Amino acid sequence: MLISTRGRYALRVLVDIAGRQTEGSLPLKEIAARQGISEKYLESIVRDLVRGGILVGTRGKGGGYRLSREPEALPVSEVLMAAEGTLAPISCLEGEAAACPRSGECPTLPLWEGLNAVIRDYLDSHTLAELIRKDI
Amino acid sequence: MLISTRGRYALRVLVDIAGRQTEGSLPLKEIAARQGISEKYLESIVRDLVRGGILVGTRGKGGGYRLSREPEALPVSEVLMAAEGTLAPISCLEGEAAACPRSGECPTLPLWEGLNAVIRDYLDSHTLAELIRKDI
DNA sequence: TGAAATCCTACCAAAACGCTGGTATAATAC
DNA sequence: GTATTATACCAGCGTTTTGGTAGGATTTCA
Repeated sequence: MLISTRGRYALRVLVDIAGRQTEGSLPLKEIAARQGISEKYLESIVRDLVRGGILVGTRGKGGGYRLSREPEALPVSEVLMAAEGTLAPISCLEGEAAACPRSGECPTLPLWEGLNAVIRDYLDSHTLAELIRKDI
Repeated sequence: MLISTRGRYALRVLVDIAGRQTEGSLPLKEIAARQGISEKYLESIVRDLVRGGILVGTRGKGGGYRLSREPEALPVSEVLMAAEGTLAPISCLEGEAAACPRSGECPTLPLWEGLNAVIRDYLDSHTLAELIRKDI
């Protein structure tokens, strides 16, 4: 499963926030209720989005979360990277240095690199803006 | 991780066998030794390839495994499906009936369907034949 | 009969996944 | 300054998946 609930929830939350951008910061409690997601679990996901520079969190009364930039400038790949940690379809392609000792002679490595590329290209080419409709 | 060790090992085994097709059936013991993979673990993976109609296993002395058809006719997607069970990048896309109660209104579902399609297209369009070189 | 090999079932440890609880900290309102 | 609202942080927990092991049953050939 390339994308777990973390990535899925992250995107749904961002669509939710993007559709209500004019309202300023939105408290997590409301987002979680609308999306039917556990508040505590969502908290840990949203924290990653803040750390990834995708959301801005403001504390205290009247606080909440808002987008750090326009949805047009937010590729889906960036969101999923922040939420999931990696988008590599296979562990061989995760770290910087290829850990696998057979990488030099592995006949299947080019296949995986190609797969990685098509996934990246696809997710890079779609932005949050495209996902916004008048959805709940 | 879309592709686990099961899928990776499965492909490596098939490349190994395909490069030695002329030798008839190859015993698992030799394949596992060449590939540096646990014999017992590989056994369970290879069994799935037999059940999937990709390999033919013959028992008894002089037995082993051989390809059920030419490498040109064996798309990578079929191999990975047999070894992994599914190639869906996200659980929403697994079963026949979409289990998610929000599927009708989910703003992100089309994105996932598109992702699924590019992955399938890529893996459908490559065959085992392309992976065979004079590799170990 | 015996050796070589695939088949089959069960089990197990470690990691990842999905989730919960408690506490600290910051900002606003009174 | 205190109460309220809200994010930030951290630790743990039950379940499932992953990766692997163990042992035996069955088939085939010599």
